[in-house]
Amino acid sequence: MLTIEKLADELKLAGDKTRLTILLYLYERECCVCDLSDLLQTSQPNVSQHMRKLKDGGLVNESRKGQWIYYSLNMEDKPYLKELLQILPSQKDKLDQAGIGNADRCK
Amino acid sequence: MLTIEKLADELKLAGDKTRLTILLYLYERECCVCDLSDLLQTSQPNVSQHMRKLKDGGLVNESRKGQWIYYSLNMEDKPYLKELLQILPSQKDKLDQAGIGNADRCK
DNA sequence: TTTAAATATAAGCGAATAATTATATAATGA
DNA sequence: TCATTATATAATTATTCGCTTATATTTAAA
Repeated sequence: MLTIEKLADELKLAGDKTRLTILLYLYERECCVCDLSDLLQTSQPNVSQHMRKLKDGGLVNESRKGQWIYYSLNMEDKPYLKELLQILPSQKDKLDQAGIGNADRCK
Repeated sequence: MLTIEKLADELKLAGDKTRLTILLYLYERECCVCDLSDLLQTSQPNVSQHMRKLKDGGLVNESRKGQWIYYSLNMEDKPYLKELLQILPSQKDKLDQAGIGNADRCK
């Protein structure tokens, strides 16, 4: 069962411009840290630290693929997350334009 | 149109345990400040300052009725808000038990 | 077995935040 | 008019937060 406190914690995670943007990107497709720091034009440690918070809060999953760690949305038991992200403008074009998802992009 | 920044700001407002609880109470019925400070067991200034933030962020409306100022949810253009509050356990019993909404309760 | 690339972690700093305490404002009623 | 009630505002404090810089860890490639 979802408590007020738990939902408040999750909303606090989503209630930051950088993290909400990350979640919106992940809503399109999984991304590695360097994808996100490119897209957000911010430093790698900044992204890494946001990802740790999102992971600790259960909002994302991670999976290592070689040197890269790919993050994806964890919408399990979080139906509201999809509702929120659907409201916002799609970032698909931006991801395509940056070539996110192309093999060998970060090499 | 809703921007990422605007939604992040609204989620930040909802991402606090005290304020999310207030929103959940208001989802049942409108409340005055003294109702809320009773329910939350916190000080009147604490509630007042949270209400100002919620009002500034456009999440609640206020209407004066004599000495009292009643706050209500503003769900206009915020479909996600109802979705979020529906997830949480209803506070109806607690409001009934405290007599919130009864005439003359605060006199 | 070095070197390089991707990511994580740690330390530090300034800004934002939630709550408390004290005081001011506004409306009601005697 | 004066006291009371409801609410708002201001000042203060302790904590949290987001970001930067520097360094460590891990994996792959030369």
